[in-house]
Amino acid sequence: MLKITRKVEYALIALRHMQNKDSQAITSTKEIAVMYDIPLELLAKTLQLMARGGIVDAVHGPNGGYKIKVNLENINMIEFFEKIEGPLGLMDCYFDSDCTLISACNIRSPIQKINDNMRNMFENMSVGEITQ
Amino acid sequence: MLKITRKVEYALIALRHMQNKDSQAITSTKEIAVMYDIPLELLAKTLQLMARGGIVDAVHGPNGGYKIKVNLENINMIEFFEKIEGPLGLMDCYFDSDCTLISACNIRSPIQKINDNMRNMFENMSVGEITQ
DNA sequence: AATATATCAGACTATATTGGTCGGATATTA
DNA sequence: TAATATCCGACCAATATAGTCTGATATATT
Ligand code: FES
Ligand code: FES
Repeated sequence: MLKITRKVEYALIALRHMQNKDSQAITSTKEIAVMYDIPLELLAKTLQLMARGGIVDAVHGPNGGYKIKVNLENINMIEFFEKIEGPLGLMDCYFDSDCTLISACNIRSPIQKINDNMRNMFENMSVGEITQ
Repeated sequence: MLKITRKVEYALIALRHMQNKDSQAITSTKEIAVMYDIPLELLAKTLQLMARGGIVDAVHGPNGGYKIKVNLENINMIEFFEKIEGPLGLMDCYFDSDCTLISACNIRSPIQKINDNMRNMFENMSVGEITQ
């Protein structure tokens, strides 16, 4: 529990890699996959998610690839996580409320407290701060 | 990702329930399972983990059950999580280091930063603070 | 125009983790 | 001795994550 996924990890690896190059340099999926020994297809999907989320720009065709689009200091970890993994919460009860416990549950608001603290922490943490 | 498990949730429900009773009152697994509609066997295992971890005291035999043993203000969420779920970390790389990426990995220390922040947050949060 | 190479997209399978069940042992009260 | 509770581990089921495959679209080079 409280684990990060491989997809998020691969995304961070890719960003950190690109950050160490000229800001206009283009990096292909294969370059990263080979260098860090990551499954190419999975990394590809991750980069596509970041492209869709506006974090990187995609360049099609031969010699294509990706480059960082935004200032990574201006994007916080919650935004980042959610672009890649969707809604973030300690429990599912906060998204779909078909939780069978919900009627009797005595810890819904207590867990909300933990959740708020966690979100708060990640909101005050920028991607750039991590990858630099 | 970054989810809490049912076991942890059931543990919190149980503690919160017991906290609202006389400190010497004994609460059986069944009482909690019925009231909150939780699978009895699973809740039982959770309470056993807490007993083993010294959070609650077990009373065997008929009319037996559990009661809270320690001051919940004096136990932080990391201790609590780890008693129930074992070692806590964003990735497995920090426990067993047979991670295939480890040689080339460029984000081991960055992720360590996130990890430290998260641990720090949970260390400064007591169980009592949550359940009260 | 044809070809090669890259992103894009979704369906699919494999694996790992979590959630829940079952059977039986041990302790204790009545 | 019978009833009821914790204890313990093996087991199965459900879900989530990780990874694969197939094919489409875009673009640079020949
Ligand atoms: S667990 Fe779903 S509401 Fe408390
Ligand atoms: S992922 Fe295991 S070390 Fe970076």
